[in-house]
Amino acid sequence: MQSPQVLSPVAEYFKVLSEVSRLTVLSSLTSGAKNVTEIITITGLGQANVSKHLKVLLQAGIVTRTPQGGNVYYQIVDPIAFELCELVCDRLSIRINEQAKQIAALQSLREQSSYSDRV
Amino acid sequence: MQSPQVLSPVAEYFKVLSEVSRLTVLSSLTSGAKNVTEIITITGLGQANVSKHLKVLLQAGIVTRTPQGGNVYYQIVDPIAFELCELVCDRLSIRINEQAKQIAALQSLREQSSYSDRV
DNA sequence: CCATTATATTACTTATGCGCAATATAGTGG
DNA sequence: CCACTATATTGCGCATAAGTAATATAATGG
Repeated sequence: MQSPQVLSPVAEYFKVLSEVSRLTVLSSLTSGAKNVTEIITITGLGQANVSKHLKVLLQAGIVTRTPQGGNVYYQIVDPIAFELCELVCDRLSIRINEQAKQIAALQSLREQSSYSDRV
Repeated sequence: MQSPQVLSPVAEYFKVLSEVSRLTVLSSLTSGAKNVTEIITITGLGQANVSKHLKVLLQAGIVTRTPQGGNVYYQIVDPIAFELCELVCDRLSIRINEQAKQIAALQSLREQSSYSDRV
């Protein structure tokens, strides 16, 4: 078994990616570097909120911070974050499809039985 | 940008993996199926606590639950969870190595300057 | 059926973190 | 230097979740 010393930073990294707003901020950066005002506009989140999330992403080493004049540009630097999201997305969509199939199968069963009930 | 509707389940999945105790429970299952008592012994966590974490992992579709007599066995069923952990582990170890190099570089610089100070 | 062991659930305390409002700080143009 | 815009920080209320003790439920052996 892995020791908590090893698992703790892993858990921390996942925690960074476990908030919808933070993923939204991250998602707004997929098309390239943006300054804070742009991020606020795109995401519709509050200014202080966005600033906080960017700080967390920065400290996790997922984005870089580049002041340019009065603006500050943020950019995704850690591609693993997106690989992770895509992996999870794929897995979740597969699971949702399987659940949909199962529901469909159940419903066809129910229709069959009600049909036999009628006959 | 991805909509919150898409990002929400992704964030939820990451949240499941964002707790050290839960990762510890998961890690105790890498060597194969275990019952709750075994998991408690291996991890050293409290009984109610382990039970809760297993429920979360079960609902996330990461483990399966198999009652056998009076015992209940849990087993990892979603390999993606470990791929994710390994990805993060790799990335984190790389980053830690880089930081170690930077610190070493800084220290050698400092030693150089103090050397030149002395001369 | 009862005692015992295994597992799950509940109630509670506590800690963590989000979101917001207010405030502080930095940079720019006039 | 001042007003203005952009960004960061702080303090607070609120929700969520972890851990624990106590209790409930399930299965087994006697």
